Amino acid sequence: MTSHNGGRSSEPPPPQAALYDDLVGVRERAVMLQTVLQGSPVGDAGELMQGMMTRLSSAFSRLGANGGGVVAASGAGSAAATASGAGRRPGGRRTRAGAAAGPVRRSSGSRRRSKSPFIKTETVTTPEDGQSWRKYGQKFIHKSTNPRSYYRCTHKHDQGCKATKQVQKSESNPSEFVISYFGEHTCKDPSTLHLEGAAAPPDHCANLIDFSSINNGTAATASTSAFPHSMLFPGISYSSLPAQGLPAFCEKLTQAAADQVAAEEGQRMAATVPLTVGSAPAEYWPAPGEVDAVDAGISSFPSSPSSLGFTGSFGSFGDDDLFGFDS
DNA sequence: CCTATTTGACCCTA
DNA sequence: TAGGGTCAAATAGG
Repeated sequence: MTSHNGGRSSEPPPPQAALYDDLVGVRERAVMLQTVLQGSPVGDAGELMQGMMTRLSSAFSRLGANGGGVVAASGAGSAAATASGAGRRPGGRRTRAGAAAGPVRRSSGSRRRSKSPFIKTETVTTPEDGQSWRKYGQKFIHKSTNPRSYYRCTHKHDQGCKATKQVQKSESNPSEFVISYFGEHTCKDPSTLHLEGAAAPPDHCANLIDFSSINNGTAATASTSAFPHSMLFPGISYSSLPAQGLPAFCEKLTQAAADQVAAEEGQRMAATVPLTVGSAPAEYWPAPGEVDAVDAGISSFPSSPSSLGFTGSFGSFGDDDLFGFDS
């Protein structure tokens, strides 16, 4: 892949970006501290760190475009699990073509990650998370005994998905992995959500509720097995959507989310849940004026029902901006 | 042949 | 300039 970033940016970073960078720094130190505290006899340390991380994630979400995104809770999956290089035998090349005769400089292309928004960091026992990742690099980080592996979404090139993650073995507990997620999945991965009997969702739709099967007179059944816990709202019947219409559905979804937050007793769900509804019959599309009434934070609507649909995501479930949406 | 991984080079940011 | 993130050639394996 050839980069065409046009070199480093000469414009000063906006204040929000600076704030974001500061938060990134805080988060990184918190992660290190979390690692240090692992195995500590101080029982509250873990909870304190968890609280810190959650608040940090919330702050990122509040930053909107710079920090908003989706949090996917970990689950069983089939992602590559070669955080320390296990698996294939070393394959690497000898020398880069042209390196011996002189470095082949690409025209000021940026090789550095273009600051994908931080999503979250979690410590798990397995690097697998059910998503489709492809490893693109591994490095030993300064003073770290374990290498850090870099993964990008498998659909980066075919769908332009910018999601990446970094996996590193815990310093204090080698049986655990510290995973940092950057960028939200914008790809349509069948493992994310599939609808039985439904037409294929739009390419740029990550989590889709497809109404096409409703049009055909068959019930839409959403497989939510791959959904993380934070994205499931008990009591929501997806198959009842046609009877409710979208505004009613959004209200119900909002209420269900509120109930879930209440059930978790103030635990800040640093998650932002992207919601995309596509292919809905025209009669179920809310009029622009209905957006506020729904109050589910739908951030954008299509010009016509035939286009993708409206998209939005639940922002941080904090004190003041409950269910605020960001695009 | 195709896809995934390895790994040194490249290059940006602090 | 050091550290770290990404690229892409080389390679392994299905």
